[in-house]
Amino acid sequence: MPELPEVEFAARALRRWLGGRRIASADAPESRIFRGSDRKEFSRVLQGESLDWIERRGKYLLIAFRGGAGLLNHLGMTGKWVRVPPGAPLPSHVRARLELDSGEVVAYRDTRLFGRIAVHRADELFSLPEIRGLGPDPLVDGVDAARLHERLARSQRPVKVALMDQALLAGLGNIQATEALFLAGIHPARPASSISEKEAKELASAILESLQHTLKIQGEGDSITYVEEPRAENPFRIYGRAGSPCPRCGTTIEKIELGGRTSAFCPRCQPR
DNA sequence: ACGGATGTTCGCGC
DNA sequence: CGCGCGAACATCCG
Repeated sequence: MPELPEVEFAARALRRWLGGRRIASADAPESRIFRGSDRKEFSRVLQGESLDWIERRGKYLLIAFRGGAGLLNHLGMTGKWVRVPPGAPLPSHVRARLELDSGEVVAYRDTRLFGRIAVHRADELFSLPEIRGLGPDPLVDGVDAARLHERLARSQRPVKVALMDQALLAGLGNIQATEALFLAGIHPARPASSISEKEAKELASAILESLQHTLKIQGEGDSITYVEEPRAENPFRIYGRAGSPCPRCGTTIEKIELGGRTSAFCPRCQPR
């Protein structure tokens, strides 16, 4: 699920859920999400801990505890933090859980196991190669149009593939890149190097607009608390809407595959 | 019923 | 080095 907006919501939810609470116990079954780390260490260092701070950089969560331990967490494709009331049954595919002094359980679910949790020292989280390798975070650093243009100019890849490069800009995935290109009126298959300075400027605004739009529509309610949510309808403008009319001009939305991912675009609003 | 697609990332080979 | 592809995995849809 998670691109920048979902990860931002996970950060906010975890701040609320863990803030001012003590972790009575932590545990996790053996699973791939601890690759490069140790699930037993996870349980050991979190026992009795309380939250110090949580930050998001791109699609990564950095979680620091007062005792000095830290977690680096990536939600992969299907990772999600959920809160389970005291006594309520745990959902399926829980890969790590924190039992709070209140009896609530804060759990990390991840059906496809593409996510990751790694234990580090809190004071080294920002120095990890995963974080140092990220480009600017649109919400934290803003999107500098000139810098974006310069980076795009160096790449022969389709502009949509370049936008999903986390070293170029941190946090965009298939949905946000698709939506931003639509808003900017740029065809996703255009070579990144063909984007003009003016287009880069429009793209920079479109990226922020798309992220903020998504944050706004997904921000209502406490939907991250675990409940069986009814399948919501597609809230995006053109992502996943191939075959439907363009919301702006009515032309039928098309799709193409770029970098192994499906991209929807309006052939009229986003000409080659 | 089964093949194909799914919001991500990494590593390999050219 | 830049780029493309397949793999890691489970579920859902047509």
